[in-house]
Amino acid sequence: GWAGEGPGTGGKNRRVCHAAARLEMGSLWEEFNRLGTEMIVTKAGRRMFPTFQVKLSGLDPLADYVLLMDFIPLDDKRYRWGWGDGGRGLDPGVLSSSSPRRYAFHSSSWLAAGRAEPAAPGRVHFHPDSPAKGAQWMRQIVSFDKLKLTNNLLDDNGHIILNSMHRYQPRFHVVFVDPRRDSERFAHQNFKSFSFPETQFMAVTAYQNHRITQLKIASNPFAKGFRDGDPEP
Amino acid sequence: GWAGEGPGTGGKNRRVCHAAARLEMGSLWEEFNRLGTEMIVTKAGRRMFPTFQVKLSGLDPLADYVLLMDFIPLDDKRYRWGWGDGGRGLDPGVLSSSSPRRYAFHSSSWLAAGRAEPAAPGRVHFHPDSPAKGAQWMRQIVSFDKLKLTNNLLDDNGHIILNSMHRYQPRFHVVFVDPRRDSERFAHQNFKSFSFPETQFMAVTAYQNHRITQLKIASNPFAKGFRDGDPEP
DNA sequence: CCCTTTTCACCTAGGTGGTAAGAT
DNA sequence: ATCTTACCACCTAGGTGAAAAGGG
Repeated sequence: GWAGEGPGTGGKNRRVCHAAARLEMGSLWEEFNRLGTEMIVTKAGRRMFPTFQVKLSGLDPLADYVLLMDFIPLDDKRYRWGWGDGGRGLDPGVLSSSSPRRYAFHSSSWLAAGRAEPAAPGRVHFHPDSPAKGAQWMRQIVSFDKLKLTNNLLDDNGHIILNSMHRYQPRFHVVFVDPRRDSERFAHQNFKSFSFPETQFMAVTAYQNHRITQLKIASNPFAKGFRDGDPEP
Repeated sequence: GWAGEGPGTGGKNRRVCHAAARLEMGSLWEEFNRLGTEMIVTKAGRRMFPTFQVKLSGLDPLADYVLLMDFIPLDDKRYRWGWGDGGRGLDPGVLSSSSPRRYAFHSSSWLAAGRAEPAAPGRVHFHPDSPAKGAQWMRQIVSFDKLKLTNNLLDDNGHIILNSMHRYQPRFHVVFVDPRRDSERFAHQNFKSFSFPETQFMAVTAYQNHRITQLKIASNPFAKGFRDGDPEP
């Protein structure tokens, strides 16, 4: 899908107001999202799969930009995976805002289980090529494959800290590097944010939905060792 | 060793005139140089070993710099490896400008064998983190481990093109990114070059001096598979 | 004969989910 | 019971020199 822009586009600097971002691997993201995407978090840090990748356009080729990501809680709940008492629990269809399809034949599903833990330190991840010219960013797909997720509140590797069993929405930000002296005063005008609902996920320390596990194994090259059936090139 | 600066430091921009570069792994470079360093060139491109790495100082922390390398022919000769007629040939001691030690007990040595081939296209290799602030470059060792050498005159991968059986001197350049409009007119003032004699080498398609081969195997982690004796941690 | 190219086994380096043990 | 951790086999990806084959 194309750019879901943040609210309040008014008053933006002309260097960012035309910026657009297309999510790459959209169909794969949607396939995961239909099942209820889960992302592993570990103490050492784990990459996301699918990797968050965007194709940019509308930047000033000669201007400098910083690209970064952050993750915001989707609600104030803690979840658990299990059997509901007579179907009272939320099912993956409910968690997927882009598809109302139900999976009633699943025996298990995600259930709200109390209020969220205190929010983890709100870190951001700068794309390591930042800063760079607009031309450079638009030349090819921008991939956040160095981004890692951790559940270690004391992490000192600069990874994104999330609470397991909580839901998150990745956000992507394009920041124009303003050369003006008092650029701080224009900071609110110099960035543009993008949010793709199909990339929301549940942070977990181990996969709960076996369909998610199977889709990860089927689509992540690094998990090829767990495929059993004949491959389809 | 410390920075061997290029000639003509006069009239340099103040953003580069105090720049200094210390070659890392100096003792390893010298060990190779004493034997007559050889670097493999292949069609696909081969990394250098040792890797060219420097520690920078004296940059303006807030100014932008581009770091790059090029390779200049050390003479106008073509060489071959073999037996001289009564010791007329050059030996590794002659090739090593930093050490006059002779290796008369070697049965083979490098011999001049005619004039150099037409010079290959004079490419440069930009450090992939360029441009970046002085503070960023000085924070840690700058490593040119993405640089690859090729003997393919038609190479279109952006690798450094060299003639096999010719001698080269790597050069390292620090370029201040001048924000002035007519910065081209100051280009000659905005860079500073460094040349470390112990990094000179002979380009080859296959190692000639067996002592070089053994030193590569002993010191390059990727060649560990060819070590035979018990390791010494 | 000398040099170059290709292929290969053997490494480094690091990303997978499975599994069993550990923690609460 | 439920969630977390540590370790593992098995991958991807790519950097080594050896050896054999190829070319002038």
